[in-house]
Amino acid sequence: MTPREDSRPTRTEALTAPVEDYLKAIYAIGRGTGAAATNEIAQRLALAPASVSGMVRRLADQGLLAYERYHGVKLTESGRRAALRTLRRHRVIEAYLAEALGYPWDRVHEEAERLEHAASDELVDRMAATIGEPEVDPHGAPIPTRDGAVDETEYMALGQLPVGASGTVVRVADEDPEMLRYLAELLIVPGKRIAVKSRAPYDGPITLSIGRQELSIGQPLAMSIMVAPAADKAGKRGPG
Amino acid sequence: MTPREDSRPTRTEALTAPVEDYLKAIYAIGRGTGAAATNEIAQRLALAPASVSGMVRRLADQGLLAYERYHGVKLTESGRRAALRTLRRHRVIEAYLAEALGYPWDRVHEEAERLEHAASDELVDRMAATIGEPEVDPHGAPIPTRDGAVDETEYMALGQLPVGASGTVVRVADEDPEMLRYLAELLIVPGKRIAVKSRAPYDGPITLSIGRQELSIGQPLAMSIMVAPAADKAGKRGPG
DNA sequence: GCTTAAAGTTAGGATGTACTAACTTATTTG
DNA sequence: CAAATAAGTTAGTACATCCTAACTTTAAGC
Repeated sequence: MTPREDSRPTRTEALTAPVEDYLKAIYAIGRGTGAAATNEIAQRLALAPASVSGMVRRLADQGLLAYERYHGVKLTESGRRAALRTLRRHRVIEAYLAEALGYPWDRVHEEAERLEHAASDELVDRMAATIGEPEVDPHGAPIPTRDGAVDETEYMALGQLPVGASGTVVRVADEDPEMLRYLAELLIVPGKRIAVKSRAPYDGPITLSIGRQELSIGQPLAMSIMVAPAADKAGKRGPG
Repeated sequence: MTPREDSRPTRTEALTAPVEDYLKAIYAIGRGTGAAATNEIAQRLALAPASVSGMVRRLADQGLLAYERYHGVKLTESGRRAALRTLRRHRVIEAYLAEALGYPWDRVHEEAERLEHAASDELVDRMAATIGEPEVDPHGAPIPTRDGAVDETEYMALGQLPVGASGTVVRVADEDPEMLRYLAELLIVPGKRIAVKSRAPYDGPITLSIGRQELSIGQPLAMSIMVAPAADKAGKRGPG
């Protein structure tokens, strides 16, 4: 082992790609505050739980997370900062690929998954500046600032919106290219106003209105679409 | 040169970053044809020779290079292709960083060293297209095409140019940021016309004229500057 | 509160890449 | 051509990350 005798707050000595992936996963599971279970981490990273046990101990030794055997894991302040640094890289890169290089939104995620571990902070900052300091990535996920501040508002899934309610799409799940292509086809993208017209029972299809169109989607897909519910009730609809 | 004999992907399982670095180094040493010695590879990659022996055997097993114990190493066709793929990535990325993101030319190399292992071919192609399919990187190094064709012309070092001769700077060494900043200050950049006015003996300073200016530089620096000699009065090069 | 299922851990091993130390082969030179 | 030197290799080790199999702890249901 190479214990860190130095008590200084970890002089950012470039984490490895797997470590950054663990931290991102733990952050995503606990959204900054909660704890993450070994099995959840394993599932999210497609690893065996035993591998997670081992890695989690090493990360705890490095001060990146608090760990008690059999009781899951929680990011320390330093781990949280590292996670947000990676998240910022990922999302700025996604936004840049889409904006500056014409990448289709269903493929930015995969490319960013690799680049986020290789790009320097300077590169990421230049990318962000070049496209006008975006606040969200192409799927609507908020981009942490350089100082590690990030909007952690929890939105409601479209699948949870009651019949008659309406809202604005703020974010969609970013990992499944096929799904993203389908959503784009339906014009379900961040910023769009959506109203729930009806729901079939037993998690059946949900009928929506978007602009002047009506369409219906399944419950699983509806759970991948996050919306900001409108304050008023249904009935109002603006142009577009 | 190097006609594509086979355009099928032959999708080799994505090489690791160290493997790509070995192939690049071996290519650079042998410039495609020659053989590379274990110690040279080790020095270039800042590794112990023993580590190179081990890796080189594995690369030979993978068919990336031809290896005979105690007699150095040579890229196979497949290894050469892989090396040029990495080189293309590296140089396109350098050109893109400089052109599209305003990176200063002394820092593109380091950033590209990491990104070259993470960027997909598609990303690299998009970058190249966006900046107009450049043929050289910011230091003048030729960019291999998608099919693995590359200009392998060997130029002469400015330090070898006889007094009275002149030429055009085609390329400078790309690894040392401080040196690059100094060269930029002196306006010694690709495309510039330079004439050798005089040389002090014992590898002493070389006096040059660039445009209307005269200046002198040391022999080591002059060896890092590659020039295309002008066809005029140039005599024959000396021995060596 | 006991039994069992779920969750989590340890043990032991594989792979890729690096190291140092000790040895072998190749090359140079007197 | 033999001794000295340079170059290269093997042996043994380390470390990060992953795995499977077997074990332990916690949580859940009666």
